[in-house]
Formats: sequence, structure tokens, C-alpha cells
Amino acid sequence: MATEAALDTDPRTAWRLGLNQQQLAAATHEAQPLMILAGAGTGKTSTLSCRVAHFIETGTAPQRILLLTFSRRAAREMLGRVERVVGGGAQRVWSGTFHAVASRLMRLHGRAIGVQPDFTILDQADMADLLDFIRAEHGHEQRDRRFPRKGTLETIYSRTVNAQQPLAQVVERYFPWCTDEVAAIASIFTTYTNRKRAQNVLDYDDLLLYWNVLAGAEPVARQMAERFDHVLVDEYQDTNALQAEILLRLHRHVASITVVGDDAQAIYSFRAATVDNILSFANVVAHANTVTLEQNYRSTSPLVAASNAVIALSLQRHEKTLWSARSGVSRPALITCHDEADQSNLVCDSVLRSREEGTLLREQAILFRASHHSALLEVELSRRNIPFVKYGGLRFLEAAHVKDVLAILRIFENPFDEVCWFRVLQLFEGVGPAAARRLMSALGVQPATAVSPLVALLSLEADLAEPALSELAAFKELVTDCAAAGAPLPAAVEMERVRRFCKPLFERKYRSADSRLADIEQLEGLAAQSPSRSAFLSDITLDPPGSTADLAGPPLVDEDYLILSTIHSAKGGEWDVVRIIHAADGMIPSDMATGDAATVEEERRLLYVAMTRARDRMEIYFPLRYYRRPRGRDDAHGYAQLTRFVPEDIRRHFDSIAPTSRAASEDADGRGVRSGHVAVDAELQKLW
DNA sequence: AATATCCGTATTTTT
DNA sequence: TACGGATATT
Repeated sequence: MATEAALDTDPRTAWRLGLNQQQLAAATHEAQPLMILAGAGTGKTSTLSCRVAHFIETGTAPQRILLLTFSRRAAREMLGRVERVVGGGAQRVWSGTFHAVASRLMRLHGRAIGVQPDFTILDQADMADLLDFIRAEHGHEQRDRRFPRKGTLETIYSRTVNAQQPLAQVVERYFPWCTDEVAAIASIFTTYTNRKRAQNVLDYDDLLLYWNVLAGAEPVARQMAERFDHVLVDEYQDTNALQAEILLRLHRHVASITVVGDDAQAIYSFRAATVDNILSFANVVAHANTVTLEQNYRSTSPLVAASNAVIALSLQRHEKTLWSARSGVSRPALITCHDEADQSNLVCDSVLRSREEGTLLREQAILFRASHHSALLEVELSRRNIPFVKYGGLRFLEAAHVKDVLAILRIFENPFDEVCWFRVLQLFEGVGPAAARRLMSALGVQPATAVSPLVALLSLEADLAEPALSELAAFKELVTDCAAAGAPLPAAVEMERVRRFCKPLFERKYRSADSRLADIEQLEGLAAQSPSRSAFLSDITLDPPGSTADLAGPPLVDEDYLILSTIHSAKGGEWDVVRIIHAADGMIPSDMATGDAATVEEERRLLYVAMTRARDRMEIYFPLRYYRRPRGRDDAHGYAQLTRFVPEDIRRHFDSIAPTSRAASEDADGRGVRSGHVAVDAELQKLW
């Protein structure tokens, strides 16, 4: 590396400093199909960023580069790096997730394939709701026959579309208990599809589906693809069949495609992602070259050794073996805890110890399989005044009151959106599903009439009883203010009016209306950052707040806080110290995922992903006892075992730390004593 | 047909 | 814990 840097006197290519030979080869590889097989911590992000920078420096306009990433966060980070290399302009690179890019392209080119550019987007929950609406129409509500519920229907639908497999095959393979109902399901899906089209809405899957059509329909395909010279895809191991097809179609019209990924880190098969994409890339794409990155710069060698040992037990073969030149003495620790409370305490102790030793809280992460696994720990962290930010599993958009508010905005944006009307109308007292349906047909929502349902609403004489009648009057007023106004209001202003309209309704409907209304104020803050209502609605569905920090806004910039994250959301991240909690069988692998061998293998990779996030220190915790009833006073509990992915014969890569002493455990149980001291101390502190 | 009440219960992971 | 589902009530 040093020699290359010395030879390189052109200051514009100074960025090459620090790239090893393979990385440099990948970054500056000619404009040919390229696959970069990048093991964990091998500098994938720098390499990809440098490849983008390389294209820009060799004359490609930034806006002619398409960078597809797994999340908006990843795109931002990468473009930040590109910018540091090439200076300004990097922000003009087309970047984002497949879905976000599809949405942008569809607004530009959709008309050519029959998509109105002002469509609104259905998220997963909306998809389920619309399917449920149709399910009821098709008469599947009766209880005598069990029929897949809305969530199941949505899962079947998405898998069918994303895997590009026939429905019957998908049902037989993944939902065998629904095999008898395939015809009925197909009929629901047909209606669903027609309905979406009539309402000018696209669901998540449509974004990919229509992009794929767009990419295959000449002449517009050429027009669309000719925007780009180079297409780069990050995390290629987590793309699905549909995404691969889109990429291959783009390939026909662009100068180069580059994919980066690691089959050992594939963790999204539940979303129909398939490692086949990356494994077969070289066979499917003519003249494709491969560069493999195996030197891990992130972790110390004992940590790499342990991760290697875990993934080596995989039934599948991964052709790389990572190595690290970073020496380190400490092996990862396997820490057995008495129970969950003990685990929380030990984690907090360890976090504070690391901080005392100089590691910032934000350089420490706690990772877990499922979002709720951190619940008890969060309580303990708050009790000890340790600030934290949680990534992943944020159900903000799924909260009923948030959906209510967004549904109103979406009606303004797209007055034919059935799901939103159905939801909004039921906000009125005494209006349930049946009355909502009646009102919707009076308004001409579906089948669509020539006159906008919003206009129809203003002259609607509804046969409702009193409380609902004045509520409806208030709603008409809101519509006049917002949707019928001459010039569109800023999204935040509109949100604020919607909130005032909702206040009395929420106070009647929800127990804790105050905190819910506070959430809506947060939403106003988000809306203020968007240029328009339409942009706001798209942004929030395609890039929902991924962490508690994203929601609270950016005021905590220079404050220090611990990172909590689901393993899925930790993808791409790295921290000095990583602690994995609930590493017990039943958690990793999750009980829900022990069905077949393939899903168990994915759980193994999940643990591997978690382990490879650590730079210097890794601790794996698992509680011996799980109480059946977390709040119960009884002692009903079951015993857990360490995850099967760390069997006896690879334990030599770890330091095993035996259960803590009895005293420590009682301390954990006897909270009262401890918190008493803490409380007294806190009081005294105020006096000093 | 809508709403109140009570019930267990169950939750992976995310665009 | 909140939520969805089933039952009872208006």
C-alpha cells in the first residue's frame, strides 16, 4: 500500500491511500460487470465508495451513477465518503433503496406504462388492510372455515411477487395449510391488483414490479436506463429475484454494473431474498469478473477466529476465510447469567466499565435477535441513567393514531385511496365497518366516480346521529382548509391542522391521548423537513424513522449514548465493543425459525453478522432461566441453553465466564435494596 | 350493526 | 404491554 501511494503523485487520486491491492483493483476495475465478494469488515464500504469516486474522477457526471443500497442510512454514509474524496457533487448521485429509486423513476417515467405519476404508496400494513377489506367482500369472514388472515395473505402475496414464483408453488412450499384455498386466494389477489390500479396506489412490491416492467418495455426502458452509466448494488446477497431481474435489464443499457456482497451475511430470506443472486452472478452475467476481499481490518484476530469458527459450521460452503492483522489478546467472552435481570445488570456494569476505560458509549452496541429482547435492559439502563438510542423494530408507523393521521393526509393526496377512507370514516363515533362502507359508496370512492370524493364529501348529507354529525362537519372544515385550498399548504402546517381535528377524537378513542398527540407533534417535525405533502408521504413510507434518534430529531449530536439494535438493523455497522444478549437457543435461533434447515442456517448467519460487528471486544450473554410470567410473583421458569451455534468444540475460541455468584444474583433480584441506595444518593446529589 | 368487555397471548427480523 | 379475537350487550 505504502509503495503504491508513493508512486502515485496525482493528488486527485490520493484516496487510493489506504486501499489494499484487491480493494484498489475492485475500485478501479474497468467498466465491466464486476462482483466484489467482500467478507465482513474487509472494507466493502470504502471500496464501493472509491469505485463511485473513481467513476466521477474519470469523467462520469455524478447524476449518471446509480447507487442502490439497503437503507437510506447506508446511502448517506457512502456518499459522505465519496464527497470527501471528490469534493462536491457526490450528493447528485442517484442513491437509495430499490424501492425509493423505483418510486422516483416511476414518477418520472411511469406514464409510459400507465402509472399516474401522483400515485400514493401502500406500506405493508396498508397492503394487509386492503387485502382484508377485499377478503371480507369475498365472504371469507364466516368462521366455519379457517381462511388465511390478512397478515398471512400479505406475506403470501409479497413472497409470490418478490420471488417471481407461481402462487400455487409458494403456498405449497411455505403455507401448506392453505393449499385448499389457492383458488380463493388467487381471486382475492386479482381483485387486489385491479383495485390498486383503479385507486392509483402502488404497494411496496408494485414499486419493484413496475420498475421491472419499465426496464423491459422499449422504448421507455432505454430512456429510463440511459440516465445512468454505472449501476452499483450494495448488499447484493440480500436482494430477491425481482431485484436481480431489474438489475439485469438495466445492464443492457448501461456501461457497467457492480455488485457487492457476502453470502455468509445473507439474512433476509424472509423477505424472499436469495443468495442465488450473488452465487450465480458470474454465470448469469457475461464477462463478469470477481474480486474477493478477505483481509478483515475491523476486528482483532481472536474475534475473527471466533466468527470464522461459528460460520465454518454452516452446512453451506463459503469460499472465503477471513484473516486479520490486528493483534489482540482478548478472546470473545461467553457470559452465563442467572436470568434476564442478571443479564441486564451485568451488561450495564460492563458498559460502565468500558466507558471508564475510555470507550465512548456510542462506540458500544448491544445487539439482539428480536426488538423486544431489549425491553428489560432498557428499563435498567434508564434506571442507571445510561442514555441509549435504539435502532430497528420501531413500530412508530404502525401505531393506530399515527396511521389515523397519515390516512387523512393520504386522502388529501389521493382521494380514491380506499384503505384510508375506510380507516378515517371509522374515527367518527358510531361508524363501524358497515357504515364506513355505505359512506364510501355514497362518496364514490370505489368504484371511482368522475367527481373527487373529497368534493362529494362537502355536499354529503350523512344519516348519522349527533356526535358523529358534528365530527363530520369538523372534518368537512378540515378538508376545505387543506385539500380544497387554492395553494397547497406546507406539510407541517397541514399536519398541525389535522392534529387539532384529531384531538377530540383521540381523547374519546384512546386512553393516553396526550402521549399520542405528542407523537403527532413529532410527526409534524418530520413533515417540516419535507418540501411537500407528497414528498413527506413518500419519504415516511419508503424511509421510516429507523431509530428513536431519528424521531427525536438531531439535537443529540454531541451527546454520548449507547447503541441498542436488532441484528438486522446492525447490518453494516461496527463498534469497539459489541455485546450480544439473549444468545440462547429459542432466541438465536428464534423458535419461530427452527422449521427447516435453511432457516436455521440463516439464524446462524445472523449470529455471525452480529459477531463481526465488533472491533476490539465482544461479549455474548445468555440467561440460564427464563421466567414464564415476567411480572408474576411465582417462580415458574424454564431453563435455557446456550445457542446451538456455539457448540462445545469451538468454545476454545471463547472465554467462558461461569454463572455469577449467588450474592450477585440475589442482588439482582433484591432490587429494593439497591434502588434505595440509588435513590438516597440521587437525593444527596442534589444538595451538593 | 356498533360497541363494551373480557380473554389470553404472542410477537422474529424490514423495504 | 397493547393488541386482536370472541362474546355479550345496546
